[in-house]
Amino acid sequence: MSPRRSVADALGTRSAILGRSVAIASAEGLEGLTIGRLATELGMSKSGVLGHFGSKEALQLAVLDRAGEIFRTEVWEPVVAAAPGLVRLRALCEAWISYLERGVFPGGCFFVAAAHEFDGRPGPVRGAVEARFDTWRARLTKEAGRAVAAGDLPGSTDPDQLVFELLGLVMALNHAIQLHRDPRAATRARHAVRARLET
Amino acid sequence: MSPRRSVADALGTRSAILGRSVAIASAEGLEGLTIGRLATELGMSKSGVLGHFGSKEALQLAVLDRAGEIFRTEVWEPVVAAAPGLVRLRALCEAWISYLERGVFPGGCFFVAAAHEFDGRPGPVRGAVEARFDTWRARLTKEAGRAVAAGDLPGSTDPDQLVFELLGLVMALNHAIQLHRDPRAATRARHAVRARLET
DNA sequence: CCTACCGATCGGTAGG
DNA sequence: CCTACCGATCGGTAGG
Repeated sequence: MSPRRSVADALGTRSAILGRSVAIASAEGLEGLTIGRLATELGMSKSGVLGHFGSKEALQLAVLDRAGEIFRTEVWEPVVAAAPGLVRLRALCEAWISYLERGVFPGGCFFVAAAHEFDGRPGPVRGAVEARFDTWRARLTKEAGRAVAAGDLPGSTDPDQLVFELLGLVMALNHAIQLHRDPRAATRARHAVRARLET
Repeated sequence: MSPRRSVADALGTRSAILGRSVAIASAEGLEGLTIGRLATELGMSKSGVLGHFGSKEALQLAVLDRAGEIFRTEVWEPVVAAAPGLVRLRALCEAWISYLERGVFPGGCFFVAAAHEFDGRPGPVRGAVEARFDTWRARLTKEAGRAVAAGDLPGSTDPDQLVFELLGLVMALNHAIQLHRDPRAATRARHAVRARLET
């Protein structure tokens, strides 16, 4: 029972801070996430919270990383076993829709929300959000390209165009769930994805 | 030169406040719009600003109304002359895309941004945003239904499904412009709309 | 429309 | 990890 906290304790505290932060930021945004509120909800002092990150911006970047791990676990990992190309592209879309339908983040897609919050504010947070979208789009585009090369999608298909349209469908789904609480939206999204990806 | 401000003066001041408010809120959100900043930029006192609306929430609702007038002028009015049905639906989509391409609001679509900012915060502002989307979708759905009835779209077309997909394309465009500054996005959106609305 | 003010909260720091 | 504190800013009010 040393009065000093161990490295493991410190990592546990840091992880607990990030867990609460993701929940708060999902519902109220990365700016609505305040040090004081975090400290109160975690039973800590403000300086105790801030000491793990150094600044609010560094906390926001760490929260984006944590949210990215969750996205990877929920949407990417379940799909790596699927065959590259059209099969995997369809599986990715289904995992993506399911992630929104199940409400993995209570405020909807964490990154779509962050993109809207920060697209007009230059800085590291905006850059990190944009980089995550670039990475995600590149993964989808790669699978679309493989599907075209394999003859599973028409040879005239532009992978970038296709991914643009798929992203739109998912954004429409996110919007319908979060603003309108429309229970038919997931069915609509699946229907549209199926139509767009049929051979 | 009466020391008392006339009703016309007061309305002019109110209009000036709303003009600045729309510009600020478009870039930084309806919460980023603060009374103090507004007062500084307009060379007024905070209480002078607040006196026109009574509360920040009432100001936010008035700003949504003003933004709605701009949307109507830019997207709806240019199109009322078009023939009802498929012709008008296509014209609406083109006006909608053009509104984003021209950057009518510097922060992209005012209502998509407001939807993301308020979808997790119950209250009158959230309600006003949702009502605006309901109205806009109803207009699009009506034209889609007319197009189906006239035989200009396949009889199997579900107008609600179609409008869901069109909204997604516009949201993907908004996202590509605001986050990625992608100059090809408007072309992609037009291409997808054309493909979806061809007979 | 103004000045002057309220309590609350913000991110962050000093010092331990 | 804490207490105690900083200057700035928030929405809003009193009183004129």
